[in-house]
Amino acid sequence: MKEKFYITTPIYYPSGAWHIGTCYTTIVCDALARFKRMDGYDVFYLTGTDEHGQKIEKIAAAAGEDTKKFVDKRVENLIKLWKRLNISYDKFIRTTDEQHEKAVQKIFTKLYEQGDIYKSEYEGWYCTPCESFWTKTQLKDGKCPDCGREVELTRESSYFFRLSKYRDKLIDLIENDPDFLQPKSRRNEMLNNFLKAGLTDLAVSRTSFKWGIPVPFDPEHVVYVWVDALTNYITALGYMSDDDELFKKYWPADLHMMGKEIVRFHSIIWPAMLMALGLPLPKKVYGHGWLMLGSDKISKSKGNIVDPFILSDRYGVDAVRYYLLREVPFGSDGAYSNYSFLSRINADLCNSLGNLLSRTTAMINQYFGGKIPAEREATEFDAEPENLINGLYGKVKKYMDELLVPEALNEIFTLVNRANKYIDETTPWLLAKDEGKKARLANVLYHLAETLRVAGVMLEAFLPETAGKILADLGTEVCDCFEGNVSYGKLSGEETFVKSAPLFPRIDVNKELANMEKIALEAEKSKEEKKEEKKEEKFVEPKKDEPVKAEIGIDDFAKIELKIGKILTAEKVEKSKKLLHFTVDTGDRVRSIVSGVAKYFTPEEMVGKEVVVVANLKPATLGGVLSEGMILFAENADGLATVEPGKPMGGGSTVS
RNA sequence: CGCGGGGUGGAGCAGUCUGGUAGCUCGUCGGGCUCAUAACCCGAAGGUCGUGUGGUUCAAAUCCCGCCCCCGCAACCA
Repeated sequence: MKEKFYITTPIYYPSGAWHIGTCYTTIVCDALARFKRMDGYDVFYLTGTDEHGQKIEKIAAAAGEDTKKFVDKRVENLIKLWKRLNISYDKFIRTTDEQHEKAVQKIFTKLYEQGDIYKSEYEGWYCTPCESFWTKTQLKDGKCPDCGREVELTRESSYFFRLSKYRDKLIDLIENDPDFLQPKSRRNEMLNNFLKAGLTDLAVSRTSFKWGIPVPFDPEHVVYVWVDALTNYITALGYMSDDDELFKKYWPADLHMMGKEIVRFHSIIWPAMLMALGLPLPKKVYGHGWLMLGSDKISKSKGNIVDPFILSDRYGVDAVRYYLLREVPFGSDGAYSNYSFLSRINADLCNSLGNLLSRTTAMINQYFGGKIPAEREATEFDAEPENLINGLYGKVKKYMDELLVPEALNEIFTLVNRANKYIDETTPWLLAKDEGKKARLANVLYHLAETLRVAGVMLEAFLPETAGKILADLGTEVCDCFEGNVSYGKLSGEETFVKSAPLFPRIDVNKELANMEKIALEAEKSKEEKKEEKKEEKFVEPKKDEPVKAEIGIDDFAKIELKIGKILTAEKVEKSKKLLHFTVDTGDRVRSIVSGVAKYFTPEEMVGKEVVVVANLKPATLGGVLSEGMILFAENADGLATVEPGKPMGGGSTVS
């Protein structure tokens, strides 16, 4: 009976375009899943999409599309991407799946009936883009503490999950089970920032939108993200359905993999829900680092390509997989750049691996017509490569078990590099010139072929396509397990070796960097053109990265007092990079106003301008300076511009 | 005193928890080789590990204290 291994990615929210960061977790999980399968485990690999919520509802409505059709389209695209990247998931769950929806309703009802969910009233500030409610004390300057955007005061009746009840058990779990939450830094974060500070009960239903699973016994309410999304890990296996065979077999999960920003939900809310349901807890929750792109603007101006489709079309799927698996230090953040991408591909995939295959198969063809003769004579250089081959599996396995993927790959390439050196030591081209040394030559080539074979088998989990090509060139094929395939001496000598096209063509890095910049610019342009077109067609096209604000009445607007203000003085706020301090004449008086625009304007160019000022904004202190109002600016991807009257109007003129 | 991360040869990083000859990849330079995708192999140069001529210690990149500087606070969020 095989041991089971259940691994999950988070389910992704289909509201935007998929980019290279979206692929990272999924590729890492894929490598782990494939590795475990070959290592003899019965693996179940789950990924999917989290499709409900107000944000989707609003974006779809603004785009004038049916909500379900809208998410269908995006999900289709994601599945295409996973196919392209050779993601070997066993199931793709969507929270709009009927089985999931039904199970969620049953779970909700069960928790309600046993008293873990109760009905009460909720008052809070809601941030639409973050889909988060905040209490008054959590707000930062009256805005969303996560994203800094405006929040709306909302009061609604809501169902609550008794999260507080599980606090002690959760602390116990995280403190005493070192495997549960990793890496360690996240454990401290959870304990200190959340658990020890105390937990409040969690609102788990909403009445403010409709795009969700209805609460079965109170259809005014829709199940909110926690119960809806987190439960995917069990509903995907058939929990609470007619057929729960998979659930019985695979739960609890062996590994929930995710980015560090959602560790909190998976290490606090999710286990608490499982405790309430009386289910076993996942064995490990792992929060990996992020792939950083630098600041958005910088990466654009450098022309960094982050579109996974473009990258894999141009350089091959395995180049993308390799780069992500190898370059991002697993526990912490990594930085993407076109340069590091191209260098990595060149150095490892072209020069070391591809070239070794190329020279090996070339020699076998040139010297022996494609087959290695059976008569082989050992050389004094054989021991080290053989030992490395035989030790490789153990080392790679150890790293993979610790989730150290870059280190695992590194071991494989150590073997490959050693083989390149072995060629220099044994000088096969000299052996070939001497009829009497053919047996030694055959032995050398056999060692090289064996190195490539074992490297190929070990690479299957990471670079499935490349591994297949390597093994095919060696006249053999991919295998589905490590056992019996990863020690020296498996090739029989009957194999026919093929000298085929380079695995990865070598890249002229400087030339290619220029090309990439061009591609990035064009992609950017065509995106903007598309936006333009849509604007004309639809009239209202929500800006992709802005929240779509709710409609307001004229009286709401009338609450805002806008005036023209003449800027009298402007200076930088000391100790702040972003803030400028203005004095502005708004007719009634001269105000002190602070704006975060130092990046875009010099103080000198602002003096004398007439600008639009929100005059009745509650005063605030920014950077230690009093700010009595707000100056309006127009903003797009290129930066900010002042909003000025068409002709001089004088400070104090009203705007309506 | 907002929160968080960081300052180690030209670049990117490891080493810091558990003090004890400063390591890896890329780049540069020199050499070798010609089977190979101008690839491969060998060698060299280059760092007083941000700073205080700070504290602890026989010994500090590593522990303690002060100061300086950089980066992110975010793309729909992996």
